[in-house]
Amino acid sequence: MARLQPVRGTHDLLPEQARAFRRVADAARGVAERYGYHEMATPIFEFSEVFKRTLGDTSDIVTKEMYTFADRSGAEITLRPEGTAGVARAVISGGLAQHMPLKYFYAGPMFRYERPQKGRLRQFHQIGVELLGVAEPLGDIEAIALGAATLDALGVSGQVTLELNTLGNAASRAAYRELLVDYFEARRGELSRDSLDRLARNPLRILDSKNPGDRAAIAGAPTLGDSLDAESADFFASVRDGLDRLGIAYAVNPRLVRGLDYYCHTAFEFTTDALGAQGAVIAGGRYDGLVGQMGGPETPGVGWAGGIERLSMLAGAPEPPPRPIALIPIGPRAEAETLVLADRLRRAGFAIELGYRGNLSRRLSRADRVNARAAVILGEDELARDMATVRDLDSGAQDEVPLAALADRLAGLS
RNA sequence: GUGGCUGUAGCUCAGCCGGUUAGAGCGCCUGGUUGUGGUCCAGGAGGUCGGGGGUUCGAAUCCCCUCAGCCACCCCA
Repeated sequence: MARLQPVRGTHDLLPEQARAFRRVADAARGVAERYGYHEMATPIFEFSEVFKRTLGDTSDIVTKEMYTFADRSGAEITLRPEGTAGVARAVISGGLAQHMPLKYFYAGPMFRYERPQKGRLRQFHQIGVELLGVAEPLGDIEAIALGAATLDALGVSGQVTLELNTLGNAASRAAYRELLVDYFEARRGELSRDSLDRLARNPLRILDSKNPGDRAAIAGAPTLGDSLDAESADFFASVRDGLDRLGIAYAVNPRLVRGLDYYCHTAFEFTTDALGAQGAVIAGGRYDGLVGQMGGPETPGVGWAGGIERLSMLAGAPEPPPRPIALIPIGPRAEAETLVLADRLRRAGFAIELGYRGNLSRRLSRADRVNARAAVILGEDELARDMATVRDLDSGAQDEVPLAALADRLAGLS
């Protein structure tokens, strides 16, 4: 046990948790398809360049969280830390941009070298959607509505609130960034070490700081809203209007920001306070500059990603698996018959458990443990008459049924 | 990456200021029932006390290192 442990921050998905994950992914996929988003998958590793270019050289993910290695050809490879970069790369390398708008759903593992915590792992799983080629606010509204509908489908809406903000267009952002840097430069002495670092790399992030000392300085900082030009303000108003029409509640949070240059206009997060410090369960925004920055055609985009672990923690226990029927032979001749009968019933759609070994008592006990709905007992006596004993494991009642009628009888069990 | 808490059987935990063969409940296995489960009764298996080193006559218990989990920061899903 000393050495045989999983790599830090990774977990085995045992059946119950696998089921919980599948429920989240299935629910999200189902909702996404009703919105016209179809599943696609990109490789879980890419050339490191793909992530460096999309995430930026200064982002935390690129500077300290990527799982990067050289493969046998010497190529620098990175396990994907998020999903959007791979999709954007696929759009470019596959020439998909000719078929705009593109609407994709994806689900799968992501990798980040972080310090593990509840709801934060080194291998974790995300669902996500990307809408490419739609520059209108309608795209933002649809993406957010899709997120809200996904949370509804999982029954967790009550535990989650939507926070919304705008970063404005490129001109507005650049103007604001300048104001902000001037403001904080004048107050360097009041800022925490972390925030001084952010001032150099990613000044908008300071607004997000939880450091109490920073808060005072932040309180007096210029707000992005004041720097928005008419186009940016109109865009945001349209998004909010759409959400209002859909009855999707939100709180505008002026401190909700994104660090990278290609993000613009809408930024949003569905957050919960039920998961400790890991509050975001779905987060996304508009990234009009991303595909262009990667070397593709200028392509507007909006999307979000949701954490499957986090969502499944909120959603609680998954549906139990379907209850099987236990087939229990008595004696070697019956054993051989049972093999064939099991195969026939399985092909007919029944979930069948075989006891594998032991006497009747032992096999019934095992049937009970796997939560079997009924046991079909095949003894020499019954077989001689082409009959089987069907025992209802809930009521304990049992009777003999002709083999020919067995499937119908089992289908009749609730 | 920084700081704090924790680590005893498959699971949940007890084991006081170091003292002889490390315990409980649940679970698991066997038998009571060579053709009847879930209840009950009896019995049993299972632990290098996360790992390594040190202090000591003696360490699950004290010290150091290390690994892992949890919490906060950071970051985000």
